[in-house]
Amino acid sequence: MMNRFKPRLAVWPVDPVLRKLNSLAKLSPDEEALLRAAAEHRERAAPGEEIIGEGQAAQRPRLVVAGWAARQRVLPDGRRQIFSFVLPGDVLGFTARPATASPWSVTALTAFETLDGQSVAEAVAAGRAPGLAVAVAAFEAQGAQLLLDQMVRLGQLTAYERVAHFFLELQRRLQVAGLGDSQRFPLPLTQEMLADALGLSIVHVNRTLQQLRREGLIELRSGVAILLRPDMLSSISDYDSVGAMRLLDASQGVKRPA
Amino acid sequence: MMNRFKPRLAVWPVDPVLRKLNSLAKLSPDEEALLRAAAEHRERAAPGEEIIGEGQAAQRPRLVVAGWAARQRVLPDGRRQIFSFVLPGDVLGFTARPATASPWSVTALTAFETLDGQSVAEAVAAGRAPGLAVAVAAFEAQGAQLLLDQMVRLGQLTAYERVAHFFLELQRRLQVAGLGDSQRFPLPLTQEMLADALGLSIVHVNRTLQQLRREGLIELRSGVAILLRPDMLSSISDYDSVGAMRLLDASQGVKRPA
DNA sequence: CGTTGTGTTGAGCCGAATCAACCCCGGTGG
DNA sequence: CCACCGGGGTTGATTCGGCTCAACACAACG
Repeated sequence: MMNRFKPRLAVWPVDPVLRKLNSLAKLSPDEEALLRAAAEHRERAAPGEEIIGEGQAAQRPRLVVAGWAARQRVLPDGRRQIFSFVLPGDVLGFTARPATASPWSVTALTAFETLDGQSVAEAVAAGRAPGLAVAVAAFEAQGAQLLLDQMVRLGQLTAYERVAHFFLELQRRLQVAGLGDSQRFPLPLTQEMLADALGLSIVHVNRTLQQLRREGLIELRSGVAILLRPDMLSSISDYDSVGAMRLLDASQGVKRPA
Repeated sequence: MMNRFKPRLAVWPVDPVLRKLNSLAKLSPDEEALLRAAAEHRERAAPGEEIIGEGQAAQRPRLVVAGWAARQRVLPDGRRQIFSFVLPGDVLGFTARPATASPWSVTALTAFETLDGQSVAEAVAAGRAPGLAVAVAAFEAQGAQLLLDQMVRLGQLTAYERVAHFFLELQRRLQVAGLGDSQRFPLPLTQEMLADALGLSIVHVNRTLQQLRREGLIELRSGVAILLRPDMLSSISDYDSVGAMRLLDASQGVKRPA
């Protein structure tokens, strides 16, 4: 509400990260400044570029400021499972152990942009940024929850329910990062990517989306998704009853009353 | 090799934990003694009993010494997804943050027995048990890998592949804990539990098992599974090519050369 | 003994995959 | 300017993996 109408200074690039982390724990002015300072070293990746390889040791920590990426695994015969999407506002490589091998590869799906998070990670490790430490820990916990939700989608939900559930999750995650509102959000995914995430064929994703549109529940136009009836989607997929929803809403709870 | 032939004193109850953790990092005699000392306070749970509730705060740390449990989530309409199985040798509740809510419930599937891990956890936290600290961390990493494998099973593998892949995983996990050998292992699961874990109907699990038996790949008798052709199962499910296999084998690698 | 839980089997159906076109659109280059 | 792509989306026809429903066998147990 406050600054959506005034993208004045071309907006700070760190904005999504700032919003996201602030929704997880109150950050001090110092901590916010620390994040803003990170805006120095940018790094870009092109669509299809592998940002972190599977089995590779932990990378330098990063703050995602623009673009989407996928955490995924590709089978020898070409099938691929996308475990989760990396969105603006997310952080990468902040979990301590530097020696551990990544259990998945992270691949850019669109033009992708990150900031160096080294200084931030050091401040957190040194105990100089307690708010950030809490936020990062909460972020990790939320990520774990989202993975379990994804598992429930794959194992128990029908195609129709899966898409509904997934769209609600995206809407909420993106809104927290300051992208999109309670109904509308950017969706730069092809149907193939959706298929690989939801464990469905491209054709069937297409037909399921059509059904949702036909029924007036969603609208898709040029990279933007609109949830016309979030309530319906929610009841279709039982979204509010289980899983990471609680965390995402708790996040908003922290943010809103301010 | 050393003590398998001499289950002399009715075997230490901590044995599975000892083996499992030792496979992840070399434990010092002190550390092993610490684990053995934990054998004091036992705790039992009956089948169906909920050991940790979803959303509940972290529990007292425990060492699992006997029985199976499931990490799961139940949907409002009764569908349930089992994320993973808790086996003897596993540890529960060792991850630091005491305030975090559990993202799943843990429910005993069989008679289930744990030891109090409080003293162990404290020693680890205080830095007095570096070997254990490494082992526990590795255990967590492996658990995360197993979750991703499960996700790939649900999202990409056929029923036939899922069962083959899953059986191989169980065989390896149990062997590390000293239960079963390279072909044979205890399998106290009903077909319903298998179905809920693998995202299949009971009937179809039944038929898939029959197919595997008919083809001479497995044998199931009174709570014991026998993998007659592990090699075939492996090629069916592409098991060795991806995922937690590497970790499980690495584990055995650490243990064997000793 | 009935009862209950687990496994097994058959029949039929349906959700989703596959195969195969075809359209549209934004390049790109002649 | 147009012809030619290639990627993404859409559609129909068909197949098939897996589900549902329903019955039955069997063992464990009170």
